[in-house]
Amino acid sequence: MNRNPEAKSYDETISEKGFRFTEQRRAVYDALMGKRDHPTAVEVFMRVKGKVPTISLATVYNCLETLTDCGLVKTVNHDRESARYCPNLAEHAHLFCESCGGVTDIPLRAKRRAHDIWDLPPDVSISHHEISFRGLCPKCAKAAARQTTKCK
Amino acid sequence: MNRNPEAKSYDETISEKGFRFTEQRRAVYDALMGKRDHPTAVEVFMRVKGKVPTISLATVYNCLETLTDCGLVKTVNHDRESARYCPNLAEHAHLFCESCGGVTDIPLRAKRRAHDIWDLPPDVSISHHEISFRGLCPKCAKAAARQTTKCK
DNA sequence: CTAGGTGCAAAAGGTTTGCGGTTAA
DNA sequence: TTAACCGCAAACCTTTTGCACCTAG
Repeated sequence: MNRNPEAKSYDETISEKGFRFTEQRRAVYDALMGKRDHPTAVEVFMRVKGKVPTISLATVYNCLETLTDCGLVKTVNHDRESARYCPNLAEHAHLFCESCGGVTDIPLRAKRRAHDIWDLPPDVSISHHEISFRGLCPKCAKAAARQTTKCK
Repeated sequence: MNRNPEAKSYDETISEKGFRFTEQRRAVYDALMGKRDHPTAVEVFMRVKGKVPTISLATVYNCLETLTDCGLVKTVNHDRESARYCPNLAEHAHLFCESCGGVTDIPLRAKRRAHDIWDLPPDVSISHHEISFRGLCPKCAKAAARQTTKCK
């Protein structure tokens, strides 16, 4: 009964699922864990190339898919933009900043269950819900506040 | 002060925004309003071809974009699938059915505001939130219930 | 040894764009 | 009359795939 999903390590998970340990796979995972800013596949590719110069974009995509299948990584889609990848396995939502375009994790300590929050039709069966926010990330919100203060 | 967003008609909106009335635009809009099942651009294309046989897919895309810019239609994205289009302007979420793949509108009569529902960090500014559900649509939920009953 | 993984290049799939001709206003 | 719009085809961008070679187990 492991309550913390991140407690299960990369090594454990990869072994358990019968995948191999490769330099590329590990480098892709490390790139995500190192800077948790929801990079696209191309951004991961650029970061990993520093460590594994021979890696190809296709391999980055393959590794990301494997990691996602393992449950070590989650895919974040926003509108029709490139997919982004997120190693945060705790329950959370994403805030898409309207100012800087960045993606911020919002821990979702829901105070209530879905059916308490909304009047859901009785004849649907909800297995899971996803929330995403638009607005200003902490940095941009602060900048905006400063701006407003100055103008007044 | 118009409380019901759908009260503002196609004609009104198109005029107001300075767009032209074209057969294609109207047919695309009618196709969405006629069967509100969140079709993809290609599905809209196929439906509209019955009425306007000369229409092209590019025009369907252009019309959908115009209608979206007008605020007459909303784009619904799910994972990396084709975009779907929805003329329901009332506040609602989407239920993506894990059984039939269909998309159902879920009226969202929220009982509370975002900050009451979740413990949001104090330093973010939320302008709007989107909720999507996975589960079984009414039809499939009913079928599943029947199945379960039978087995027991 | 061998199934799984990698790198490359080509294909796929969805959407957008450029352009010459057409049409609503 | 003319700017907006249409239809077509080509371009675009992200992601997937086929295949020959490589390597972890």
